[in-house]
Amino acid sequence: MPPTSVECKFEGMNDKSSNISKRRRTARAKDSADYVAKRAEVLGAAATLFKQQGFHSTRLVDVAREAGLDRATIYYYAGSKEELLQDIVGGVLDTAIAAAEELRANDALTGMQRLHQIFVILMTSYEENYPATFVYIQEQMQQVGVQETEWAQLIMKRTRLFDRMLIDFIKEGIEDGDLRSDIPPRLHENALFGMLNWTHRWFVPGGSLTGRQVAESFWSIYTGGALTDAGRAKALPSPPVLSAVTG
Amino acid sequence: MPPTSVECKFEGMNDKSSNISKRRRTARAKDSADYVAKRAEVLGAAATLFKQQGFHSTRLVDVAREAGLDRATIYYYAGSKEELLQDIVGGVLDTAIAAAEELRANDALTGMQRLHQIFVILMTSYEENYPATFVYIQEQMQQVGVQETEWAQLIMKRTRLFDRMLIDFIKEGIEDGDLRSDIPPRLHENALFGMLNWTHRWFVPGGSLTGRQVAESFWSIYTGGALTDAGRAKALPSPPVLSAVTG
DNA sequence: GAAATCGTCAACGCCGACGTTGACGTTGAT
DNA sequence: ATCAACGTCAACGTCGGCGTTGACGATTTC
Repeated sequence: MPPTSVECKFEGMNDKSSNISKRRRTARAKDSADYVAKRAEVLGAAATLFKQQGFHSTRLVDVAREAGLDRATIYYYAGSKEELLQDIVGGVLDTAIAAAEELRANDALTGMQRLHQIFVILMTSYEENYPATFVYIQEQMQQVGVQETEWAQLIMKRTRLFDRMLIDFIKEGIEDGDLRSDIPPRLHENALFGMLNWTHRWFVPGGSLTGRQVAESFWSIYTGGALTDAGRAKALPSPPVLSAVTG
Repeated sequence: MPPTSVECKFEGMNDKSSNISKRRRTARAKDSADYVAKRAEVLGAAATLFKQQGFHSTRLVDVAREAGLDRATIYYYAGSKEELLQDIVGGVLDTAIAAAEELRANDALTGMQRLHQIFVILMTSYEENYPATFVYIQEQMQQVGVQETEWAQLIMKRTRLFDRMLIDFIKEGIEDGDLRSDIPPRLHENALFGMLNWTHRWFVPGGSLTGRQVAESFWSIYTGGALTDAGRAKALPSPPVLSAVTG
């Protein structure tokens, strides 16, 4: 209420409706197919631009143009720029966590199988939910700046939870004797998921490679290495790099 | 000049000095040790915050507080927020390119050796120039948003140049029979340098690992894989993932 | 010891972006 | 035909951050 609205002129006399927030809420309440569809369009436009230009650099007027609307109309579908972001990346984490939890609960799987599964699932989900997930990765939710808000706190907490599950898979792999123990779990994680997350800088769905192909290629590099047999024969016996550090 | 300055009242009568730009320029001209030192402090403060919060989320008033100055004083050392960014990340790329060019010029080296060298050099340089280089990585210079400016264009061009050199090293490795040819050069690059660049999200100098240790660990994973001999024995003979794609 | 210069900062103007208002056609139900 | 709800948008108020001004001690210079 910019002009402070004088608190009310004659009590309840000024419920002339209007007020975009109310109209949005009522529209959202009876979620008609049209409304949800159009809302999804707006979210899609926002996601595309957030991905291209970053959240802070993106102006709502750009989102409006991308969606073929006036900027004011955006507010019929979303309450604020922040809400757009939250709705875009919301659920992304939850899906990932749910997948990891399912894998963890499956007793038939080894740590390596769980790790492989979650790796491929993540990459294909990046592809399917493009560009939403990449916005999540790009916008460093765990960092200061967006932070402060209760929502950001939750995201950070969930991120740490997911992180811990990945580390556990890796530790299993090490304990099973499958993964090298001369490399700390954190480094395993950051190597493997670094490759994966960096895809937000170059991967475009519909290109020459599918998400699954990328994931399997990376996995095969991570597990078996990028060298050929000939290349491996040439290489010196790699020295124990981390002799001084035992994770 | 916000009040358009009336173009000049009585021609040259109003050179009462003042004008922070002029004072900055003269100060910079005679670069005293004090001035450069203090300027470096300001740049350092800015770099720290840009790294923590991102360029757009960082307010100059925060930079001022971090440097123990008033916001206005910033302008005695830098002309704008953009200039801070440019001075922070400027040279980062040039250093990397110079290193790569030197390696390329050295005829005694194989593609693999060049790749290994540049990989380690980059990581140690990330560490030494912390947090400047990480700001460069974080701020997606090649993307729209910061773009438009001539400076951004140059950065993009130089980035592509560097990129091409890396790809060439990798192609050499493949042609020499050292690197697997069933994986396209782009994927080799994105896997290896994805691991590397992702360090901007977690690596902190002075922690339990040096940059060199991280680099060598990642290199050993990239080349030899993360599996133990036992783990490798267990694994099925990995199917040719990219049978349909020959780069 | 006067004058210029240095580093600093309170205060200001300005602009761009956000979120809101209030009203305008349009559509569908009665 | 009427009326309400719907989707839309021109226009506005507000706020926050950037860049500038002009002046004030402190330090150097002559």
